[in-house]
Amino acid sequence: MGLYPWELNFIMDTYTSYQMNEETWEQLRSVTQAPNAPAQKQRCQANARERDRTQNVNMAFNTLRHLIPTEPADRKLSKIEILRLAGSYITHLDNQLYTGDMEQPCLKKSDTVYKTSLCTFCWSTLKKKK
DNA sequence: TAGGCCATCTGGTCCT
DNA sequence: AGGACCAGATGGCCTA
Repeated sequence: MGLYPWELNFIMDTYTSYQMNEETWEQLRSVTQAPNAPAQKQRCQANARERDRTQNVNMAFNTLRHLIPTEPADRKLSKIEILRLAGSYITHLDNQLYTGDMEQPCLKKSDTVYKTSLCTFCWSTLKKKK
């Protein structure tokens, strides 16, 4: 296994927080030369782009997360929970907009269709009022 | 300790 | 050709 300078730079960019000492860097530099350079360079660049893209997705998730009211407000939500709750919250707001009554709890259809139940967000609002 | 969640790497596909 | 997007694989961390 060998490392090229750009790979070394990449490692330095990514892992500077690990506080590697000079000796460790010298060991890394000593293995710097490997075959198939262009392909490896392209792969490293693609990996970096993918990391950026993933970070962008995470930023979007964070933005969306802050729009969803929870109790407590800073409750940790997984990505799938964020998506599901966001959908529920949109439905909740849509119901309130439709009825025009912000005080009136909205109802959601349950799985069985025949039954209706209190919407999650109305439920938490009612709990807070008690 | 198992299961859930996540970040990262990787290769494939599609688009410009 | 190069970049964006996506899904699968993998390994680490955390919690019940």
